[in-house]
Amino acid sequence: MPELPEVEVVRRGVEAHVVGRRVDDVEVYGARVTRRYPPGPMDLAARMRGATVVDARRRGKYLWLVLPDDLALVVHLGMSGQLLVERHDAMAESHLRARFTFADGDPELRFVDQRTFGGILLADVGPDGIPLPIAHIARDLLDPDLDQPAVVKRIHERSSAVKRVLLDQQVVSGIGNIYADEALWRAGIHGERLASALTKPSISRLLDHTREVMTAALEQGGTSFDSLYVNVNGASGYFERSLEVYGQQGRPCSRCGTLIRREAFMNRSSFSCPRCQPRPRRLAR
DNA sequence: CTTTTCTCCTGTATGC
DNA sequence: TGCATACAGGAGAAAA
Repeated sequence: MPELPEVEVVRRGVEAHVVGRRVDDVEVYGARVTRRYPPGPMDLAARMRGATVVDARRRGKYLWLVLPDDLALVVHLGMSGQLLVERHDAMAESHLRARFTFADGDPELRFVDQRTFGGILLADVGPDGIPLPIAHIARDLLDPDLDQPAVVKRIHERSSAVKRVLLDQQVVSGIGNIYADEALWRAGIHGERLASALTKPSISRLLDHTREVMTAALEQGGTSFDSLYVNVNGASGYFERSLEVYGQQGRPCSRCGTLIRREAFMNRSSFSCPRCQPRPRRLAR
């Protein structure tokens, strides 16, 4: 599942293969992929024709292509979205949702999404450089302008499970289920501990661990695109072998040997070490 | 206002 | 073998 490191790998691929090129046409397949863009696919295509891609940017799990006139094509990969750079005559994927062709010919850019939890939309960019529809998304842990003490304070003020807060993109963005579990294991904190019951230094260390695990994943995922394929399989690809807890139930913890457990949380799964990350006595949900 | 639950989607794995 | 069910989970709407 694409979280910050995977989306950053995609952004770099788009930056390398698409920035500086002029859009020739856009074809959208099905209505769902543009559901967050009420004017619809015809309008989106019309506004993009002839526009030169100026930049490829990212915040959290969102990425966007900067277009002239303070316009941006915002892309979210959702659960299963991919941006692929391919020859025009390459066979259409069964879940091809949008195709962007360029005035200089091959390659083209495709948005492919099996479950269509992801989507694309056009939006104006605000004075801060962020597309208006995602202005509510908080800075992520790789953002040099992130005010970490302020984030620590916000987390400390929340009366909810700390993992739930980590996953809240309006507090700090880019963290999904995989890296939340990995970071909590590194920090030795059970995700159901009450955020407000943690000390501020321990919350700050947890954020440091999160940043470190994402950086490590990015370094491994960053090697996997070199041709025309913009990889979004970081979670199931190179970094998978480095996962300490996510999906590792029944295997020994690399620190203490206790078997990793799997628990239900927020209608999902959480993975942790029973010894390194003891459950709190009073549950925070 | 804050916090939690529900919903969207489809390929894959599992159970009877 | 076949059918039903569970599961993966990001994000926003809706509910509490």
